[in-house]
Amino acid sequence: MSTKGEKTRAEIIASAKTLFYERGYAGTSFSDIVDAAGIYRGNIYHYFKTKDEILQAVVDQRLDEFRALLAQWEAQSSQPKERLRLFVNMIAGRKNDLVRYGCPIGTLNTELAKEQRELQQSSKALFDLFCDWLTSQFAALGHAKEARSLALHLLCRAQGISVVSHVYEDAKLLKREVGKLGTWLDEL
Amino acid sequence: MSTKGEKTRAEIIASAKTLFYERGYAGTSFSDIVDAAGIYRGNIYHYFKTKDEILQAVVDQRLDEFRALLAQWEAQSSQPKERLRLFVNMIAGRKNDLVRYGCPIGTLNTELAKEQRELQQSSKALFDLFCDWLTSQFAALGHAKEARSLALHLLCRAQGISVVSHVYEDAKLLKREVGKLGTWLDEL
DNA sequence: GTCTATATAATGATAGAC
DNA sequence: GTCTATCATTATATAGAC
Repeated sequence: MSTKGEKTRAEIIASAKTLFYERGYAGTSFSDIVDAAGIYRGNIYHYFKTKDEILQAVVDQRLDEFRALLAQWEAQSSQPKERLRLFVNMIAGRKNDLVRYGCPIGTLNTELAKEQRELQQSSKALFDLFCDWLTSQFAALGHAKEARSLALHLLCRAQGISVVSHVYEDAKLLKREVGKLGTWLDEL
Repeated sequence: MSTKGEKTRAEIIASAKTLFYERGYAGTSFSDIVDAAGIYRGNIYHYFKTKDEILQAVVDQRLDEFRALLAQWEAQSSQPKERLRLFVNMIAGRKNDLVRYGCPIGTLNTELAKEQRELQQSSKALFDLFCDWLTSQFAALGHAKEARSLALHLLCRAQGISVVSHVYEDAKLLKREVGKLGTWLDEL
């Protein structure tokens, strides 16, 4: 667990994270990862026994990043509606990546849910993270009873925007739909 | 182009269609297809030179099926709002497959849009088919100016429902969200 | 912890006898 | 149009020298 080893490990995870997002999990090979990480072929097995283990490490890192983001939103405002707006605004803020590669959470889960339900279990945690947080915000807004239902509705809307604007590579469509989502939030 | 050859070809397409849907395009190999079709390994190349050609044939067949479905809806009602309701009802009607494998159009496009934009061009036609038809219905409903925007909004909503209920394998969520979509249509 | 060589299985794809 | 054998390539994965 020297400094050098930790750095190599971090580079593998960083490369895999990007590649899984840009090419998909099945579309990314060990060769792709070691090439991107700038390490030697067999070396990757010193850190990860299987491709699944790499995925787990990538998911864990994304979980950490998103937890930090949620903490930042909570620090930014104590108003639940304001916080929900930060979630909606994030979609527009990330429009370039969303339009090019889709939602990193949605596309990963969509791929893994097809025929690898065991593998998908870990990536589903990314959905749960946002779902739980959104549920808390809707509850704080006074919709305790239907908080989870509203959170899932918002996730559906966000995912739908990501899918269609990704398919059509259409940032204008994304912004228009995010606007409608903001209106829905206002009128709640 | 004998009867037997046509039958073999049809079996390849049918097997590939199911496998691409259930396992994804990258997740399906030639071996999988020939095994499912019950033909011999090399034989598939008599009908299709590449995997891409098989995908094209699968997409063409889906296009034919969906065109027939749209024609059926048009025959079923002359009221645009009734027709739009048939679209929304289709989601609930196909909930078992949607919850297990996602939307056959959305998941295919999501996968191919990642790093194979050329390949995705053909599968995008499936989206266009529905988008154009929905646009016509919204126009006939008196929303000529924003017909396309409404059609894309409906597609976003439908895709979002498919993604999230697929990820959570949750048919109840799907039905609840389809209900909300029906309300949106009513209040239009 | 790094690097080279290699094993083994699966991939997409072909050639040619029948 | 059917079937067998096989190719070249790539994949995941390992062993072992350094």
